[in-house]
Amino acid sequence: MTAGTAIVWFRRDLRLADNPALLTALASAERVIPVFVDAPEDASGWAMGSASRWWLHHSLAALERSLAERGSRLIIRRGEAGAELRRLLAETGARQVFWNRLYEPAAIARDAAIKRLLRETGIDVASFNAALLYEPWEIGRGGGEPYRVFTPFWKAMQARGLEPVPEPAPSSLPPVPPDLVSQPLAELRLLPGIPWDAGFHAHWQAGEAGAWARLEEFLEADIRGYRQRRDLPGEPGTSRLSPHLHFGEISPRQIVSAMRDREVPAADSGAGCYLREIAWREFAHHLLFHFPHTTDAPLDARFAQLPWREDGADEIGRWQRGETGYPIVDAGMRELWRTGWMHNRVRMMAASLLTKNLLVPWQRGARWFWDTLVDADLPNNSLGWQWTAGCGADAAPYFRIFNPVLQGERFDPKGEYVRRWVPELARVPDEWLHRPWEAGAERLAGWGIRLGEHYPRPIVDLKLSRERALAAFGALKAPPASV
DNA sequence: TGAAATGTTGGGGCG
DNA sequence: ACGCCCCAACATTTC
Repeated sequence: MTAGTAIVWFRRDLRLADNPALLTALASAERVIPVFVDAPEDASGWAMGSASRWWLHHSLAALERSLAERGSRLIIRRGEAGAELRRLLAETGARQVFWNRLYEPAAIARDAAIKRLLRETGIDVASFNAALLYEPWEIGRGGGEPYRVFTPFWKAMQARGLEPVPEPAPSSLPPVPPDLVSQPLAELRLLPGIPWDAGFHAHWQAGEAGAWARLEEFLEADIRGYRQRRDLPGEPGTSRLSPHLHFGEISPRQIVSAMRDREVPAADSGAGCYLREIAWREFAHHLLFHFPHTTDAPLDARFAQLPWREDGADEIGRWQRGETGYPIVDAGMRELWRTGWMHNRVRMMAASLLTKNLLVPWQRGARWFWDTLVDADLPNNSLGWQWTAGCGADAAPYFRIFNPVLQGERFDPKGEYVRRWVPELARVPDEWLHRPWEAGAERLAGWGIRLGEHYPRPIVDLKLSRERALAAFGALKAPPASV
């Protein structure tokens, strides 16, 4: 049946291809109204951060363009989502609303309430999976128990088989009534007031076309050496698809399908390795769905008792600015500030320094990443920080503490990454680059550096802080008997 | 997806 | 030739 009007409520599915809500609307209604609603306040405490809003602005601009190219128009509104949808239903006479699901606890609660409310007024509402290979509730242990360890989750996922068939984008769309009011994108004020995003444009192309360009480049050039090169922050070995995935400009179904077309993802190939990373994203969604408190509290409750150092405001500031005195960590934190992104290997090092060597609560680090990452994603961010802090699912054991000197020497041996983001160390030779304080004042002076003036002294003694962390973590009560 | 401490082995220098 | 020591290289254990 194709009569009447349907609303497609876009959220973080900012694409036209493989978009089940859009396709369903096109199949079931004559008129289709694409809508985005910006909620001014988010009561969950996890309102979108500044870097993500920058991305959202440009992704929405791209969506506006591609809708316009196909004869449609994006209707932008501002306000509480349920109220705005009801207003739009009244204005358009639509009787159907379709959207693709979000999985954050607050979004689930909001969407469920909206769905109930709309259905009570006789509106036809349906939601779809556009963001995941499998719904978080589709993979589970025998009795439906959620997984807490990645490997069995990954095996269960593979046992289900991965045969996605993404849908192509519609080539044309029905027009939107010209009198239907849309708020100009600029009025959402998504871009930052202070232009700290100046360097972002050189690194990113938000939107569906940008996502595909990135995927093509990754599959053409980078995926073959992915297994080895993904750990080297100085080289372009990673996919850099995370922000595109977060905003749904491309779906994991599409990625897996595109990989299938080019290379068989054997377990030891680059594609197999990358598929595993996609599965980590699924695992993060699975965990947050089943343990919704883990955005703010440790999954393993014992870790709340740890003697976290809440008073380290000065140290947090130095960490945020990339002035810890550990070159690889500082490089990462500055890359984050300048580009809205940080290489994953360096995220682990930076997180380990903050949570283990400095004993700053992982939630503080998670907040900073949340505000500064263009790919800030609540499931991934929560899992990542709890993994590093040792309090989450499949977490790193408490004694796994990264040494930023050794990690730097192993993964940035030629110092390309450090010299790119910490230019004041550019003249320090490889031998001393990751441990400049050991070179001695005389040598440092020869490279134009006085420690504490041109580059900071180490924020904390690695050996002592490691021992302090081992003592603190080791003093926690033994874990509860395993299931 | 760790690092440090401790243990083992084997070759070379030397008396 | 032999035992002894040293120590690098690697393996194992511990945190």
